[in-house]
Formats: sequence, C-alpha cells, structure tokens
Amino acid sequence: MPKISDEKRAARRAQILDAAWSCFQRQGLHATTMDDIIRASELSAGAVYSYYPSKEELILAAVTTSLTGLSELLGPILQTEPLPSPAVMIGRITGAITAFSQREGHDLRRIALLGWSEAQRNEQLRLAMRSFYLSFRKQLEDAVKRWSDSEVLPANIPHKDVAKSLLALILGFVVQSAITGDVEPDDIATGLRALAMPVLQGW
Amino acid sequence: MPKISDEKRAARRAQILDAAWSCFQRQGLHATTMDDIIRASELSAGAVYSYYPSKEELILAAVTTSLTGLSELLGPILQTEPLPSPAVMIGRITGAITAFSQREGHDLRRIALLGWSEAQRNEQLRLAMRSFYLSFRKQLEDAVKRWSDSEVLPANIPHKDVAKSLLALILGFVVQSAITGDVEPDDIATGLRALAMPVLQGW
Amino acid sequence: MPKISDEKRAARRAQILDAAWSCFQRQGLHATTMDDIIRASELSAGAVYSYYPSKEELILAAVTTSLTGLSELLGPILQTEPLPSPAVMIGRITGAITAFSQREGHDLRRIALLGWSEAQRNEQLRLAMRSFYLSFRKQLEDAVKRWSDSEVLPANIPHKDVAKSLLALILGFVVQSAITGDVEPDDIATGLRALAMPVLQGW
Amino acid sequence: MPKISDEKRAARRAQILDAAWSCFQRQGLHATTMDDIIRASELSAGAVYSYYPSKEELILAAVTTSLTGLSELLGPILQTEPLPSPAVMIGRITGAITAFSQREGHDLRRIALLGWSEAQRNEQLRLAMRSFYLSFRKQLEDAVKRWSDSEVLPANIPHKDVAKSLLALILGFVVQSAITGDVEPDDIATGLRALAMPVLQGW
DNA sequence: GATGAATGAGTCTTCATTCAT
DNA sequence: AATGAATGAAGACTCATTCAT
Repeated sequence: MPKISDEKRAARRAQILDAAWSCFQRQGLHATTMDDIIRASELSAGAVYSYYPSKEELILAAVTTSLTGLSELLGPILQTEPLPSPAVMIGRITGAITAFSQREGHDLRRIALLGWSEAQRNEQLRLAMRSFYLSFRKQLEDAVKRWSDSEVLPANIPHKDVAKSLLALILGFVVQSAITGDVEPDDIATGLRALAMPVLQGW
Repeated sequence: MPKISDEKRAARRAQILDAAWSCFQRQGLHATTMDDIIRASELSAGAVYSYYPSKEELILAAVTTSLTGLSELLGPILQTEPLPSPAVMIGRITGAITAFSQREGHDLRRIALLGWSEAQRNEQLRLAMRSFYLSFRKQLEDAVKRWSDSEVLPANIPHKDVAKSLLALILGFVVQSAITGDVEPDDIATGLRALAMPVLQGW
Repeated sequence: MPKISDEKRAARRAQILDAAWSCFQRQGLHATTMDDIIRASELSAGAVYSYYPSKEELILAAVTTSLTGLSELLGPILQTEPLPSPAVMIGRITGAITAFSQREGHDLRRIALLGWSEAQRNEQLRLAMRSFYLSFRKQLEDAVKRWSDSEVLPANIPHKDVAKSLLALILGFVVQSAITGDVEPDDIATGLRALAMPVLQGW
Repeated sequence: MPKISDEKRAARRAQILDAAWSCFQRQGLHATTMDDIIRASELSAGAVYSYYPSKEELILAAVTTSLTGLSELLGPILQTEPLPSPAVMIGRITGAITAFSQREGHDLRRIALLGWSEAQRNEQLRLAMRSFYLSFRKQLEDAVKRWSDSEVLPANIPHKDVAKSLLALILGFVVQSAITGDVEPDDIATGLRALAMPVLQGW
C-alpha cells in the first residue's frame, strides 16, 4: 500500500467528514462518539485519526465545511444582475437553504444551530464563524448599497444596519424552521414585503 | 423530623437551577458536569439529585425557566398601550434582552443558543421551545393585527408571515450578538426602519 | 456514606499504593495498566482516581514512598553510636535492604531500578530522587567525618568523595543483586575490607 | 533483482539500531514509539520490521549492542600491562564511560538504567545482561588476582567479593552520575583511595 | 433527610504490527 | 524488496448516578 494519491486522500477526508456530518446532525455534537463516526465512515479508528487528529478538529472541519458550502450556495444569489428586490432576495436565500437541506444528512440548519452552540466554548470555531458571518454581512451590505443606488431603497440609509437586519432575518429563519418547523422559505419574504409596504403614517 | 417546608423546597430548587444556569452558560451544556453544578450550588450530590432526578431534567428546567423569564421580560412590551411602531417595538425587545443579559451569569442569548442545539436531540426540550416560540409569535401576530387596525401597517397583509419575520429578526439578533458580538439593540430597529421607508419603486 | 475519617482516607491511599507497588514490581511501570492496579486494589476505577489523579502521580507516590521507607530503614544504621567501621556499616546497610526486600511485593531493589529509569523522563521524579540521594550522601559524609575524627580513617581525606564511593557501593550492590542475583549483603563489605587492607605498596 | 548484499544488510541494521538508540535514550524505552524509530531511521515501517521483527527485539538489540560497546571500551583497560592500581583502574573505567557518553545520543549511562529496568520483565534481556556482568566481573576478578600476585593487594583475600565491590563501585557511579549528576569520574577513584589508606586501627 | 464516597460503563486516543500495491 | 496506509485491541481517564451510613 504505497503512497496514496492526493485525490484519494481528499476522498477519504470527505468520506470521514460526511460520516461525521451525518452523525453530528442526527445526534448532536457531543452525543456523537468517535466510535459512531468511525463506524459510519467504514474505516478503522486509526485511519480516521490519521486524517483528523481529534474529535475537536473533526467538529471544526464539519462546521467550517458547512460554512463554505453555504457560502458557495448563497454567493451567486448575492451577485445576481440585476439585483432583485430585498424581499425576493431573502426569499431566494431562504429557499436555497431549505432546498439544500432536503438532502439526507446535510441539513445546514441543524449544523448551524449545533455550531453556534459549540462556538460558545471553542474559540477557534467562534472565530471561524465570526469571520464567515462578517464576510457574508459585508456582501449583504454591498447589496444594500446597490439598492440605494438604484433607488429600490432610500439613498441615505444606514447600510450596515440594514445588512444586520437582513442577516438577522436569515438566521432567524434558520432557527424558526429548525425549532418550530412551520416556516416556509417564502414566509419571511412575504412578511418583509408587508412590513415595507407604504402606509400613511410614518413609523 | 418534620418535612421540609414548601418554600424551602422551592428555594432549594431555585438555588440549584441558578447554579446550573451559570455553569451551563459559562461552559456549555455538555462540558458542564454534575459535579460542577453540585459544587456551584453548595449542596451535596444527593441533595441535588433529590430535587432534579437527572442532568437531562436539569437542562430542561434551566432552558424552560429561561424561556419563562424571557416571557415575563417581553410580555409587557407586547402589551404596551398604545402600541409603538414595529421598529420601536423591535428595538425595545432587543434592548430588553441585552439589558437582562448584562447580569453576570444570566446571558439569555447564550442559553438560547445552547437550548436550540440541545433541542435537536431532546424531544421534550424541543416541544417546550416550540410551544414557547409559537405562543410568543402568536402575541406578535396580535400586535401585527393591531397595527393593521390602526393603519400603521396596511390592512390586508398576511399577519402570520409578518409575525414570523419579526420573530426572525429577534432570533437573528440573538445569534448575531452572540457570534459576531457587534450588534447593538438599536441596529436591528434602525435597519428595519430603513427597509420600510417608502421609495418610488415597489418591490 | 458520609465524610470519611482521615485515617480511613489514609488507609485507602495505602491500600491503593500497595496494590500499585506490587503490580509495578511484578510487571514494571509501563507494562502495569491502571486496570491492573484497580483490580489489585479491589476498588473501582473512580475510587482509585479520586485518591490519585493519574498514573504518573501513582508512580511518583510509589517511588517516593519507597524512598521514604528506605530512609527510615537506613537512618538508624547511620546514627549508630559508636559508629561501626565502614565495612561493617556497608554490610548492615546492604543487609537491611536485602532483609526488607524479602517481604512479598516490597522489593526495594526492583522499585529502585524502575524509579531510576523513569526518572530519566519524569522531571519531578528525578528531582525527588536527586534530593533523596543527596541527603543520604550527606549523612554518609557525616559518618566519614566521624571516622576521620576517631582515626578509623585518615584525617585529611576528601570526605565528599569517600561518601560518593560508599553510596556507589550501595547502589552498585542493588543493581548487581537485582541483575546477577548472586550477591549476598556481606560480599560487598568483605570486598571493601579486602580492598582496604594495608599492604606494602601504596596505590 | 538480486538480493541485497550482506554489507548493505548490516549497514541497514546499524542504521536502524542507531535510530533506536538515540530515541530510547532521549525518551525512554516505552515512551519511544516504533514510529519515532522509523522516522529517525529514515526508512519505512516495512523496512524496519523486515530487519527487526518487533519492538522487543529492537530493545534487546539496542541494549545488547550497548553492552558489547561497553565491553570493547573497557576490555583494553582491564588488560593493561602492567596493571595499574585498583583506584587508578576504577578512575580509568569511570573516565572512559563518561568520555564515551559525551557523544550526542550515545549516553551509555542512560541506556544502562533503562536496560536494568526493562530486564525486570524481559527474561531474555535479563539473561543477556546477567551474562555480560558476570563475564565483566570475571575479568575484574582476574585483575584482583593479579593484584594479589603482585602484592598490590594482600594474598589471601576473597577475589570474587573484591570483584563484586569493584563492579558495585562502577555501577554505582553510573547511577549517581545519571541521577544526582554531580559525580566526576575521578571522585570514585579518589574516594576509594582514601578508604584504603592505612591507619592505625584495623576495621 | 442528607451526605459524599464509590461505582463502572463509556470516552477519546494511541501505537505495534500487517499487507495490498 | 519496499512502501506506508490501514488495522483494532488496549489504555488512561471521566462522570452521571447510587446508596451505605
């Protein structure tokens, strides 16, 4: 069994990560034992440990990978030309998250909740998540600026705060859909549209 | 030896719960050992177990209690007469959560994240959270109706979806403020206000 | 099972240490598993760990205890009044070590060899042994001075070097008796006596 | 593909043994993993195992080799003509051991201590060491006889016991210099000389 | 009623050894 | 012959829970 090719190595890592993902999701981060992951990966303990040196590392990899996946999923939506309205964009984002999470063992929402919780005591993980959300919010802020420029939104609004609100809507959708289970992707978009409808009184 | 009085019993339960809360919050649900809680409560193992029969039960109690606390904190805001505008109300809610969480060892946001994560594998906990959020959302829906009635919001909007969006904003605020740490209570309100500002184009 | 008395605690510690001692001696430090010790101590894993927090600590305790025991065994011999001749004293020391080591499971010589080996990679243990041997050598040096004073040995000899040689004889006896197994306590004394016999030629 | 030449084989064995030696010495026998040795030898796992079938075997070889080396180092000293006095000879032996041990990764003293410890549970190793020490002591005994013959020592002394004492001095020097670290080669010789100085009183 | 010492199943991780390529 | 990835048994240690006193 001589030196393994880089692809094979990557494939093995993916195989292990996949096993970890599906266990984590089903049972939570801490209720999942390394043995569960080892069995799910169909490898031996030693093999798993030769790819990921600890459970901690595996958790980190699982969460950051899901973050990267999310990034790839949502990136195109944020870059669409011409930019759809805020409500439409929110609808597309929540829709994409939902659609992606249908795939067995790949529920981004569940991993997100587990990751947030873990981030409270894992500094490295917290930093990884923090920079991901900050970067994502930055992209939202750009979109807000473009809306301002194209007069979909008023000109002199606080772009950053709007981005924070939009991100809050998305994250809040994730929580609700995982906990109450009765939120459809379009609900948030619909709600937002209603909130923004012009009426006589100012707020 | 007469039985311990009911007040005493309740006081003990509170004392244990308080200890559990502060441990959970500092170290997370699973990294907290019963021994940590026992030591923090300044009682013996046997005593703690006579009030809460298992760690699971203690987690459930801790999360549920925090939910009740949240309810008592936010209830008055939702009942205010006359009802402030949506943005103002969101600002008050996020503000109340933040203010409450300043108190050492009582960060509602951290407990919330921990609870969501745990709810994935603890059916009982999930149901408790679910019914709390549904009830809270119901109250938001009532508010939405009143806004419709008072023409702060248009008449024929989907009240439920608006409530979902408002709840999403609040939950998303909690996540962001716990993970990125750079969200002030008013940011969300400000962002929402901007999103709702009338411009020429419709969405 | 309320608070245990101090004596009981000490007894438990001794019970565990005894079990460790006999395992270590039979199988060596590293070939002995905690499970071996746990079984030999007739306690549970948790109980053993509540008295000694790690195997390392148990090794340290076993070795330092044997050092203390050795100290108590040899102290009286070094203090004898009037001081016997060097050869007689060496004979008594090697004799005491041998006699003590007859007791099943308490072979000081075996523990000594194990300890020396372990001291190479355990700083704490090395320091403990070092200070023990230094202090023991100091006592030997005092004896040498008294021999000088009482003209059993010449007056202006290097006391410290003589002490080093005497210690070397004792330690070398321990090694030989453990490895070759054919050294009686008196052999060393006899050999030393012969080496010191006056002959015509100087050395 | 022709078989590998015998020289090459021997060179490989030496290369592996050297790697093992330096690892053992630095980290101890049990803390050294086969992987450490494999990496230090710059060969593959398979290669190492094709030369030495087990770690046990490697330990045995490492210790035995060091014994052989010691033999070659000390042989000439014991054979010197004319034989120097006992104290001078002890000084030369301890000096040679010290000088040899200066070389990085070849500290005979450390290996000796490790070997003694291991010999307690490895019968094969114990026998190898035993026969080495017995043979070495035999050579010392010959020297003692020659000293008797040449009247450096008295005629009718117990040669064997004197040899045991001399060996004890050497072994004890090794232990002290490894543990206390404050023993120079000449100290033992000096001490022995003092012990043997004639005084009025007999012992 | 209370105490806290004891239990022991279960966790993560290591590492000597093998064998498919 | 050589390689090094894979194996899996075994080890140290933890911690929720119990129950003798």
